[in-house]
Amino acid sequence: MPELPEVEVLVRHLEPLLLERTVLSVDVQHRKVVRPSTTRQLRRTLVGATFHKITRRGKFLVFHLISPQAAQPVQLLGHLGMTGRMYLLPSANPLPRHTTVSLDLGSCRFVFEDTRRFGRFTLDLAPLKALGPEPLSDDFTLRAFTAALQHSRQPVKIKLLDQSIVAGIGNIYASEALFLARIHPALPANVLVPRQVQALRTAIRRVLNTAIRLGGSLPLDWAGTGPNDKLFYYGRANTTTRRKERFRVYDRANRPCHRCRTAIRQLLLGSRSTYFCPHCQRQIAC
DNA sequence: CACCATGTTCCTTG
DNA sequence: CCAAGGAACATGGT
Repeated sequence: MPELPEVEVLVRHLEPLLLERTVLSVDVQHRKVVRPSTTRQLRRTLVGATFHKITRRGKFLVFHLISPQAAQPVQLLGHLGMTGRMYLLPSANPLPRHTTVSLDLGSCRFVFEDTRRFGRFTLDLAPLKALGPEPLSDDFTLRAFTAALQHSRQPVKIKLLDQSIVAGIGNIYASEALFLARIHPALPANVLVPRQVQALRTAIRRVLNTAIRLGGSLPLDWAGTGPNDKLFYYGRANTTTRRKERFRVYDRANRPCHRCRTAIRQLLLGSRSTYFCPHCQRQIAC
């Protein structure tokens, strides 16, 4: 479920629910996701601590807690991987099959469910250091973005997935942003002209902002309990909301481009599916 | 059974 | 040393 917009919407959803709540106990069902922290460390640090803020960095959630026994606020890092979910569940409910970690909050539990267990729930903050600028902040400057693209002949789409260049873009929004900017995804990063870099930067911000707005306005089924519910990436909430097509190009191979009706094409870049309109996103800079 | 999937990291190759 | 490519991780859906 997770690229920057989905994580941002999740953070906004969770914050009011978790604020002022105190962790009574910690259960780790799959220690892989807490690595390199240990269950014992998590317990020692979190039990008795109270949530006081939740923030986001790239695709990471950062839970800030106040612990009576620690001078400094405690920080807990979450990452959803490919299949992670986080939500509150009434204590009476059984833990779902793929629960990896759960925090007892009294009347309910904070559950981290992750089928494939590619996610993280850890006290180790090191992964944050490798992240590039936040795309929606002023740190994501045209100058820095240009510099990051200038020294690589790799396809520009692959560069967008590089979290050290800009944090939070994933496989879906990479294709979406390139479509908006009308740039061919396979174009070597270092051949983009300044106008294209600028267009791409603008497109990235636009795509992410739009997705956040959409996600923030939909009544989402956080626990994903509905049947046939893929959840997240919006439009699939358990509501009758008429869903507009979620994406302009992603997962739309052979379907007509919204702008010119040309069939959308799919290709592999870095062994990941990439979608684009061969007419709107031509190879050559113009 | 084969292949694909929202992500990241590690290893190998050049 | 670095860039680039691919496998690995683990499970489920089609």
